[in-house]
This record gives sequence, C-alpha cells and structure tokens, in this order.
Amino acid sequence: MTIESRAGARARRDIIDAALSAFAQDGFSATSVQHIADAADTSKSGVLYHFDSKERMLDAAITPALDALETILNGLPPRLTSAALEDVIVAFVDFLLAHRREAAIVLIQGRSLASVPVMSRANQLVADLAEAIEAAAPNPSVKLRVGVGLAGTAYVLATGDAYAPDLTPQPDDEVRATLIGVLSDLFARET
Amino acid sequence: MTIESRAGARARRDIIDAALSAFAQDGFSATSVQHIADAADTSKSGVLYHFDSKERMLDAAITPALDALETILNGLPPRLTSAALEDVIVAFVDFLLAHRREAAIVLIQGRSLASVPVMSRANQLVADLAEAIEAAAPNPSVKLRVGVGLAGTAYVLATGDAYAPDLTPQPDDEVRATLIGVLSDLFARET
DNA sequence: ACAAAACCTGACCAAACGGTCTGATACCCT
DNA sequence: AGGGTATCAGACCGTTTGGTCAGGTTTTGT
Repeated sequence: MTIESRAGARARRDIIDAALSAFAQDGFSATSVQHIADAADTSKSGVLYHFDSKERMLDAAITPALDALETILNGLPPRLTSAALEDVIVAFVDFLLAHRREAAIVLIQGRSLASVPVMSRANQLVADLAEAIEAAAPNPSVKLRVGVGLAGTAYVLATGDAYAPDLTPQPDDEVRATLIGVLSDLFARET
Repeated sequence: MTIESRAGARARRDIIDAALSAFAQDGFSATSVQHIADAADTSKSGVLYHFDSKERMLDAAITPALDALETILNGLPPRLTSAALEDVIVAFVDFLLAHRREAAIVLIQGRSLASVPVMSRANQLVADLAEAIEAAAPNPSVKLRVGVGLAGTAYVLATGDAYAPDLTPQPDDEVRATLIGVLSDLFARET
C-alpha cells in the first residue's frame, strides 16, 4: 500500500487545499507551516509527515495545474492560425477559471520563488505560452496589447476582485465569455 | 536641523531605493533588513536608525507614489465624461511608468499586506481609482473589460516583462502610446 | 575650538521559523 | 488476535528574523 492510500488521502488533500489557499493569499514565505497545519486541522508534524518540506508542499500543490497547462501547450500547432488561436484563448481562460489559486501563486510569486524548481518550471511554461501566443502577433505593438490582455485576464481571475470589485459576483459563464471576447478583440484590432 | 539634513539624506535615499527594489522583486516578508543593509552598503543598525521598523521602511518607500496617485484622484471630476476619461487613462499610465516598483509592490502584495496601514491606504486608493473609471462603463461587461485593461497594464509595467519578454526593450514612448491605446479601445468597444 | 546632535557599528536578545526525533495511537492484513 | 505500518502529536534543536542597546565616530552650529 502506497502513501496515497485511501484512508490517509483526506488529510493529505486537506493540507494541500489549505496550503494552496494560504500561499495564494498570504504568499509562500509569509505562510508558516504551523498556519497551514491549523487551517488543515492538524499539527505541524502531521503536515511535515506528508510533505518533507515546505517547498515540496508548494510542489505538490501546483504541479497538477502545471501539468494541465503543459497539456495545453503540447496541443498547440507549430504555427498558430487565427482559428487555432481562438481555441488557445478559450483553453487558457478555462485553465485560469479552473486553477485560480495556482495561477495567483505563479503570477504573483513566480519571480521571487524562481529558485524553487517547481516555480522555475511554472515560469518556463508561462513564458512558452506567452511566446506561442505572441508569435501570432504581427508587430510589437500588438504583442504588447496581447501581453496586457493575458496578464490582465490572469490577474483579474487569479486575484478575484482587487481591481474590479463589482464583477466577481457575475456567473462564471458570463465572465468567461467576456474574457474570451477581450482577448480576441485585442488580437483583431490593428493600431 | 531635522533628520532630513543634507549630509544624511543620501544614505536615507539609498536605503529607500534598495528597499523599494527588494520589496518589489522578492516581496516584503522575504526581504530581510540585513539584505537591504547590504544593498545600501550599510549595516542593519544603520538601516534601523533611519527607519524604526521594517514596516515604516515600506511606508516611507511607497508613500510618495501614493500621494501622487491621490493627487490624480482628487483631480477627477465627479462624473467622468469620455474626454476626461482619456485624461485619466493617460495620467494613470504615466503614473505607472513613473512608479513601477511601487506599483509592483501594491499590485502584488496589496492583499497579503493589507494589515499594514500604508498598504491599506494603497488598496483604498486603487479601489477608488478603479471605481471612478469603471463608473463610466455602461455595463458589467465593459467593467470587466476595463478591469482587465487596468490590471494588465499595471502588471505589464510593474513586472517588466514576465508575460511579454520581448517588449520591454521598446522605448517608453512607444509603450506609453500603445498602453493608452489599449485602455481607450477597451472602453470604446461594445460587446 | 568645542559641545551637541546626527550617524553608524557590533554585540546582543527574544521570538518565530523550518525541520528532526521519540513515542503514542489508529489502522490494515493475515 | 496480533504484528506491522501508516499517521499523527509534543518536545526539541539550530538558524534566522526584527529589533534593542551601549558605545564610538563624524558632522554641524556657534
């Protein structure tokens, strides 16, 4: 029986869940193992039994999301047509909707935690995605527009409502449609 | 003679400068006073002589930028016409260009440091600005578009090039014009 | 020139941190 | 039923942290 046994899996998931929320809200270095333990209703030792170190907790917490992002990347055609571009935009927005906390962590702490292996991987994936999408842009100005769109979309979804307090109560479907529209427009428009 | 005397002012400015860069790059809680001291070529005690605590350093570092933002806010007419809106957008972009590091700190750590008074003020200012601009939006969908634009603009300028590595070498003038264009478009477009 | 204020250093401290270790409890398989 | 293992809790440890303090040096005002 592996460490992923059925009975012990719940505590493990609770810990990851608590860590994910804490890392996204308070930041990695500002989050103590004790705090995670409290949130997961266990002890510090209990946490460190499942994950050898704090860094490994971060690894376990965001790796699934990174795998999902990598899957999107691997599905990209070598050269993006504008029809394929639409698909990528949709996939990216859906990815953000599904992994808000992980996205917030990478978006906000990707640079400062670059020395952590899993974060290095995350940064690479983000750079690859941005490069792939921006490669379809005809000139630097459109690249910048797209950069703003991608970053803004990620930020709004990841942080929830810091810059737009009134909009999060909207159903996700509407938000999704609007965000896809924004990104598409930013591409289509010529300056 | 006050503490702002001429001879001592340089060390003080060096410290603030080092703190600003460190807080923006590595985060407040991940930055040690010792690190700031090293970067400012002084000792930990030297730093803590000029600023009683780490929090007060943060305060001193970003307060000037917050004052500038507040000035922009106070200049807003009670109801934004579309011409006035353009002015606000320009002022905001210029503000971001002038205070990238401070913007990065607020943007990225505004939530997690909300308990620090100066950060609470920063969050309030940002919320006020967003509210003023979004109040000019005709419907929730445009609000979301504007939210994406504001956040994206701030993020791209603050973090430099995380999501658009190729564009920062551009001269600021071009970046400025493009960003103003993006924000204006996001407003003008109806979904 | 000289006293006072400003400035800086090194030693020091209590608290909090991530992580280890020992042992107790719960669970599983045969 | 019972041995083995997974799962935790509490005490503990070395390190690092923000911050204090006493003392020395430089600068300033007169």
